[in-house]
Order: sequence, then C-alpha cells, then structure tokens
Amino acid sequence: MSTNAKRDIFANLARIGTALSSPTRIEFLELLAQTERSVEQLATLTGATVANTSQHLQKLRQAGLIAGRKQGLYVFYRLAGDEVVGLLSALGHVGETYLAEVERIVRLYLAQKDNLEPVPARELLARARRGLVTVLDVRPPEEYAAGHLPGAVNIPIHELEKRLKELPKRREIVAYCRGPYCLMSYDAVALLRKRGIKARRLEAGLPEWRLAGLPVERH
Amino acid sequence: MSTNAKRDIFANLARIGTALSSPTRIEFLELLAQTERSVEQLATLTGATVANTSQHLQKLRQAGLIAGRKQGLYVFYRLAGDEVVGLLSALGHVGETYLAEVERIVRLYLAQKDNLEPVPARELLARARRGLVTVLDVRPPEEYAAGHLPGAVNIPIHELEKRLKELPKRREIVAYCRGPYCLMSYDAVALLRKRGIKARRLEAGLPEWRLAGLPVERH
DNA sequence: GGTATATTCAAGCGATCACTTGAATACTAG
DNA sequence: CTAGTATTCAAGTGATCGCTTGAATATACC
Repeated sequence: MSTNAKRDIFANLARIGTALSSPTRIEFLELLAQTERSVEQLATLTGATVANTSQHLQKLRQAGLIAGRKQGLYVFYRLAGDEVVGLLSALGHVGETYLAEVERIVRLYLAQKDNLEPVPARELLARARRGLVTVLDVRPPEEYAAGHLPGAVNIPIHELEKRLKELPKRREIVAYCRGPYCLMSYDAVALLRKRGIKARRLEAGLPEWRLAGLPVERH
Repeated sequence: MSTNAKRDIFANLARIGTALSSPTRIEFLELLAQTERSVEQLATLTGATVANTSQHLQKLRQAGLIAGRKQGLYVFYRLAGDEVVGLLSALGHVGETYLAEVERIVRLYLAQKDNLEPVPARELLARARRGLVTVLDVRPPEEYAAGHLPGAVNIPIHELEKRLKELPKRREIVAYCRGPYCLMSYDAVALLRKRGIKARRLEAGLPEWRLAGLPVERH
C-alpha cells in the first residue's frame, strides 16, 4: 500500500520536529549557525554537561540537522547546510507572528519600545557601502573569523566598554550578533546610546544575512 | 537577568517544535493547508478517533500553528497563516536534503526513477497560459472549491478512471494535489500514462503555489 | 606502552507524550 | 425542555524524553 510511503515521510519529518522540540537544542543550533564547534565548547557555552550535550548533538545529527567532523580528539559539529538556517528562520517567524508570548518578549525585553527599530539587511548594505555607518560585530572572535559582514569591526560585547575609543564618534553604528534572539547586540546598542553614540541593531544576525545571499567576508 | 528572555523565546519555539514532532499532526497540517475542516472531518480523513484528533488540534493551536472558528455545533480549524506553510515547506526541504530515508522514499516510491520529473510551478504557469497543457486537480471537490490553479479541471483521483473522456487526449496533462508528499497526483500520472496519455506532476501542491504568490482561482 | 583528554555509551529516574475510554459540555432542532 | 450530535475534558497506561552518573572508547602525547 503506497499510503505507507506518506506515513514514512511524515514520520521522518516528525523526527526533525522532535529535534526542534527542546530549547537547549535550538540554542545549540543557533550557536552552530555561526561556526562549527566541539562538544566541549558547546557544553561550556550553554552550561550543560558534556554527556548531555553529546546526546543532544546526536539527536540533531540523526534528524539530519547537523554533521560532525572528527579531528584528533575533537569532534567538530556544524549545521548540515543552509536549509537548516531557513528552517530555523521559518520557525522564528511563525513564533513571532502567532505566539503572543514570543512577540511580547521580543517587544518588551528586547526592542525596548521606541526608536530601537532594527535596520533591515539590504538597507544596511547600501548605507555601509556609502560609508554612512560603522558596522559592529559583537560576537566572540572565533565566530567573527568564521565569517562576518563586509568591513565589520569586531569588538566582543564584554570588551566594548573599554574599547569604545576604537569606534568613530560621529557616524551611526549598526550592531549585530548571532541572530534575531541574540541579546548581545541589544546590550551593545544600549551601552552605546548611554555614551551618546547613535546606534541601532541589524534586524537579523549573520546566518540570516548569509542565507539571503548577501556578501560575507572571511578573515 | 536578560538571558532569561532568550531562554523564554527558545522555550516557546520549542513548543512549535513539539507540535511538529508527531506524524499525525503533520498530516493534519497538510490537510488544513488545503482548506479549513471540522474535527470530525479530520478524524475520518486520518483514521484517528475524534477525541485524539481534538487533543492533537489543541496542541497545534497552543503552538500557534492553527486557529479555530466555532460555527454552530462545529469547530472549523484552519492554518494560522501563510508563515505556517513556509515552515512546513522548510521542514520538508530539510528532510529531503539531509534525511536519506526521505530522499530514498521520494525517489523510489514516488518519483519512479525516469521521466516522472515534476514540473516547476513557474514553468507550468507559463505553459498553461499559452494553452499548451491541461492542469488537473485530483483533490476532493471541497478542497478544489476552496482554491485551485487557474483553469484547473477537478477530477478526484477515485473518479479519474471513469471520467477519462473529459480530458483532451492530445495535450499534455499536469496533475497536482495537496503537496509534495501527497500521493494522489502520483497515482493520477501513473493511471494516465497507462492509458497512453502524456502526463507529469506539478512539483509542489496548492499551498506552496499560493505561498509563492502565484494566482489562485476560487469557485 | 602508559597517561591524559574528548567523546560516547549505558543504566536509572522523574516528567511528559500519544492514545484509549468514558463522561461532561455546548449547541441545534423539535 | 428534550433528544441528538460535535467537541472537549479527565483519568489511566505504556512509551519516550531529558538529564544525571559512572564507565567505556578513541586519539594524542610522552
């Protein structure tokens, strides 16, 4: 009976759904969307134990969302491909649109009301090319090295306060980090504004930028 | 601590993932992508009990994927919006690309090897407008009535054999149904070819067609 | 070979999930 | 109001999930 083929396909798609059913795993995916990482790195970044992290990663791999590469003692995991970024993006889009909770958190905690309006990607690209804005990447150096916006300055969020002088004072700054739910760029904009510097954040993060086919620079 | 905001968002997105973690629920979503349906209709279409169906639908609603409308005795559920079609589409895309099982089933059971190559949507639109192909919708009449490709002929798959004479013999036929994993259009193509009629299937189904912004006709 | 380290495996525990069954609720028609 | 129907609620059961703990593998370096 050919109706089993459909059941089989849906059962496999449901495995992907199961992989997306844990907040911890979604966090892993967000991290892996930046650059590949070892099990231990992911464990320390998320605060989980190593064994637990390994188990999560295997579920993600069985669902086809990530792939691993063994190099010496380490296993480096990475996203299986761009389609996974698209899936995560669609997931976030549905959440923001139809889950009141998500919309509330984004609006309340993150986009603190007024003029923190994020800059759309294409607008930023145009203005950066004309030298009208400084693009600031507040992610850790290894993520920056794996790929970043053209001409972006990398100052990790924790060093931003003491390295403020590296930034031009007059030009507007547009900060970005991992994605729409990464808080570092929000903190960066808040800090810069407190110092009287005009700042906004990029609407998305680097994975979405890359997925849109916009240019990425490697270091 | 603002890191809780991120956790909260991921926890909510994981709720959507949980909603997608059941093959039965994915089947409900595919059906609801065609047109709204009552609980009992969905139960009989999938073979599940009414109570079980109701529980699944509530999980989908809590995840923000569907919405219900009460009319008299009946509650008609529908997809929350186009973003859900996009999410399902991204899910299927990841599955076909990275899950060997899915790819195998699609290739083996469905796209029986050779020249069953599906027709891309835009190609079909162009050729249909020039009158080069007959577009055949093999879904049930109520789904056809809720929206269909412009100029499409509706012959449900079970009536196709006895209503063959309604179709022009010379022109190529392009069949479509609910989506990439809906088997009815595959069966239709197989039947038509056995009768010596040139036939292929549309790459996607109506929901994807509509999501792409292509024209939809209502009856 | 022996030691150290990264990762995985295996067992165990409480919580959640999918489904069934039977009852309760909500609405319509007479 | 009463009967009938669609839907939801509530309780129960076996399976799975997320996490922990401790041991087993695999690889690099001495």
